[in-house]
Amino acid sequence: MDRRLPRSFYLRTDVVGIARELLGMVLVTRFDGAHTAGIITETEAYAGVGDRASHAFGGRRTARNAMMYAQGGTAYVYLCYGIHHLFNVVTNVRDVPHAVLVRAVVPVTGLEHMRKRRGTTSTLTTGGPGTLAQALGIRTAHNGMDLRGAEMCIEDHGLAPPDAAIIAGPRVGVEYAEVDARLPYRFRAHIRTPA
DNA sequence: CAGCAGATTGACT
DNA sequence: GTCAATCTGCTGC
Repeated sequence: MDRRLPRSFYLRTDVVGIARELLGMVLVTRFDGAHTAGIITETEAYAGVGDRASHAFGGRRTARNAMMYAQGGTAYVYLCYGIHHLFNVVTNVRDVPHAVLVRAVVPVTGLEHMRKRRGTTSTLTTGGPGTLAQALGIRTAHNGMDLRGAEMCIEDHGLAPPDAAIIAGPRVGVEYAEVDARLPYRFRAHIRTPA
């Protein structure tokens, strides 16, 4: 059966609620013949033109962030510090630049592919926004990809954590965003690795 | 056009 | 705890 989240999930206006609901969802990529997937355990919401922490604050629109203005269900991938690829889920309708940054996943499928992509280290780390993108093979070439497609999608496997297991807190690395930096737009959940 | 800081990570002191 | 790696966009000369 098709577990992919429907377009309607991404088109909603409540980006903070979507960030919370993405916890427990399964991020799947099928790049270069490698099927890899991980359970989303940490997200951050970026709430459009009024959010000082967002690349789209004040309606800013550049070659890099253009995909934030695409319709919900589109991937927004950009390079941070010139090194790390960060993966975001675009939400809301076209021209409303809402997005959710996926900050951490628990690997469930294709661990050997992930290890290979991450290099020679023995332990497989996917607990940061840059490392999870690398493990899943996500690169800037995937910017603008449709999350309803075959190569990349988010599925509902019924793993949503109970409310009590979700921790909301301030976002990371956005101190410059002043009052917006303190908004509880970051969500974390401890999810057991399936046996 | 030079300089700087940023939604980061991992190696090293 | 500190620092380098190195791309993008903004500021200021």
